[in-house]
Amino acid sequence: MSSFDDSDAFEAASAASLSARAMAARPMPHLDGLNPAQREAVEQMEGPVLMLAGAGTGKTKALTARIAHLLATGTARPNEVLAVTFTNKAAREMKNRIGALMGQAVEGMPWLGTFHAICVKLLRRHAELVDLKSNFTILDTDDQVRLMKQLINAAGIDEKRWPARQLAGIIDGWKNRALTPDKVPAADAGAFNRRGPELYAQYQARLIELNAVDFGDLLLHVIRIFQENEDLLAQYQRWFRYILVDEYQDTNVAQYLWLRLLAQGHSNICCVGDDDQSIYGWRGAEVGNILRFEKDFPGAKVVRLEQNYRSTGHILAAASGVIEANKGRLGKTLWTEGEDGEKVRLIGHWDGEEEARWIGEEIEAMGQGTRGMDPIGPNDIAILVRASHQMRAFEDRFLTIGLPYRVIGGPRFYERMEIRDAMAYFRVVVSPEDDLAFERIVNTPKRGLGDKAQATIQRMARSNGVSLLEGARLAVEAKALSGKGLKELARLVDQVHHWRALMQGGLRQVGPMDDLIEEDRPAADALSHIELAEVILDESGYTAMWQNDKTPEAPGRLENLKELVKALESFENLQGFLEHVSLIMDNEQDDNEPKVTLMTLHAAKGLEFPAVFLPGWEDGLFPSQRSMDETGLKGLEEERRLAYVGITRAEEVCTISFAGNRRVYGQWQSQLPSRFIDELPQAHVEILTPPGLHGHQGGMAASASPVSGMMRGSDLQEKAARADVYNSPGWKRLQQNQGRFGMRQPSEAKNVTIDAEAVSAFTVGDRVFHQKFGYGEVISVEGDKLGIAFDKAGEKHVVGRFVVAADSAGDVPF
DNA sequence: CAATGACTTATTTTT
DNA sequence: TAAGTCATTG
Repeated sequence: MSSFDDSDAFEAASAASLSARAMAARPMPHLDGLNPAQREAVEQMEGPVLMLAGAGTGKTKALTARIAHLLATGTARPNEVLAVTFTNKAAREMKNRIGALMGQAVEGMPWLGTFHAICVKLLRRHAELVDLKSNFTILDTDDQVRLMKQLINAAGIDEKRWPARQLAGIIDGWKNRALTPDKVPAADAGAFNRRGPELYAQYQARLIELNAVDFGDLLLHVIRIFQENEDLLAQYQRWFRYILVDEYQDTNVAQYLWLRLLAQGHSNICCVGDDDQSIYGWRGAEVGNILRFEKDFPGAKVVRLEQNYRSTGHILAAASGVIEANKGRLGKTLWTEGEDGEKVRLIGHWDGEEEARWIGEEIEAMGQGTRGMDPIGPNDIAILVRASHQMRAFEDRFLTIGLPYRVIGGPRFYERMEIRDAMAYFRVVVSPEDDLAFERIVNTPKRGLGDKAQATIQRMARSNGVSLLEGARLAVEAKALSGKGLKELARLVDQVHHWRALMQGGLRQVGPMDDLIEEDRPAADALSHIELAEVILDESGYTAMWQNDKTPEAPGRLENLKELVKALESFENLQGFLEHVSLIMDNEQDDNEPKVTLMTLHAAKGLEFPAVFLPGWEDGLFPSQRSMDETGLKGLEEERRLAYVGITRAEEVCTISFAGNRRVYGQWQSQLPSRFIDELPQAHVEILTPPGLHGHQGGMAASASPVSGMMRGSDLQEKAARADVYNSPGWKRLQQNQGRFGMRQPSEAKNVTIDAEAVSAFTVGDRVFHQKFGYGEVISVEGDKLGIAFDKAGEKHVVGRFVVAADSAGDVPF
């Protein structure tokens, strides 16, 4: 947890009066360099404020300046400001920036943190009000799922048909909407084979038994505490005199309720966000919260930050053009005093590999500096994809050409198996009643304690109403297991006890284990928690398990374990470490070598790069078909916001691309350019045609790059394919229709692709040739899509521009 | 208990 | 396609 502690401050609280803290007549450097809108948002300290901050408009600057202002004017003391963020990263950055503004003069702000971290703090103080003990453990998704699995099996439900993951998702959804088991609406009663609500109730009961909470509970328990204890709520309302919320568009119902409870009364709440960047609806975020702000908080002052300091004029205009197609926006107009810069670049490719190859070459060219532009190095370049599987093509390509890259996202350090195993050991030692942790380690490494042995332990524990560890001890005592298992289990139980003794060192407190296990070993003197961790991993045989493992990933896992132990250094004890880890799952690595960044659009929110590539702009992929199927227009609009987020990450160069063919689940599919491409305002877009096309063999694209020599054997075929796509009617149409891109009405622009019928070069009965599927006969024509019965590949639907008349196929040189 | 093969499924992710 | 899960084998 944070190093700041305020526990005394709270009680000493409200006595200090505001008037006593007169406005300080000192200079206020934090106001320097704010534009008028930012300044307004900073100086309007009383009452509700909605700061609508477009991409790159200096939101964090204004937010931190506002906090600095509250403090510098003596309006609030550091511990009276409640400032909530979503990520630890954002919280950290705010802390740093406030520190810089105030010149270290301010001691820490105890209530600046994520929703979850702040809730943990509150919940530890008042745990007993919701039948928890203040040392409750926080379960992560994995623990949740395992627990639910047990409940599902116990309920006699076929876990095949009704997977625990799904139930976890459903319950998570309810918690996002602040629905406790008794409040699940009738409309949702059918969830999970009609057993959802019942299992939800069981799950909650089980969590209380385990003295555990999941992430959703952190919010919900605190809400319940506030609702059921008026005095306490009133106390906190008085205490948190000024509330600030970052990324308000990402709040869910529970977070909204939580904020509303605390802001009641003074209404000094400042929410910062951008409805156009709401991209987390699928995990419970409610754009409605930000759209409704003025209704929720009457008299709210709305401040728009519209001056953009990040991107060039063309990039901003392109992004604005796209987002305009969304309905029900609060509306902002981004502008810049900067240069127009280069237009947003648009380019089509034959397939995904070609796209990756071109981007690789383009990045190399950027490193040299192209068209009079300053060189842009790998560190300043990002590739933003819709779904992580798209990264693969780039990784493959970059590996072959030796372009250094880094992938952001993916499985985090603390989610890796070996880390979770190690931490389960720590958990059992720190809290012997942590059954989930015990289950995880009881047979890891293998101790010959299989299902049968574990069932025995379960039985022992349940019938005596004790934890699994204690149940295990009883099982040993009763000799309920056979030879080897018995010996191993006895050893494990003994070891846990031993580790606990080491942890408690000379100052042994009376803990649950002390009554239960006879101690014949003298307690060692204060062993550092780092040494203790090493001892645990060593004596348990866990390290040895990986040392003996011959799989290629074993060394990496041992490396990770070392890193884990190293990470312990910044904590005072194991408890503190576990607390930290359960809330903070990030793992930023130091990295000196310049690398291109590969990440999803979601992960890119809040970041910026001089050059950004946005590949895969194809209908179905982006916007994602699934998103549209599941939530219709709502989903499409969220996808469009994602497009907006993507474009606005770029400072100087933004390159959008699409491929005509892509392999989807192993099947080749022809792809339509994304409808978002039609929405790009033409005046701000330049259509790129890579050199080396139209049959100019050995074109510059290939030879200009030092990489070309490494092109695969299918070089010729590739060039043919490229020539094909740019000669195709579809591509020509795209170029001809450039002029229509700028249409104010997106619907009109959309006709571009819809009225393709007139352009379609084929009719039923034509013999055609397709690059991947070979020869075939057209059996249907629907707009731009052709139904084709291929001689070899069967019936397919293909976009017209990717086939050529069969008689002209001879022109293709292979 | 490990290895093998059938089978299935296929965004976005933080805490 | 390809990664992951699951059940069956040896």
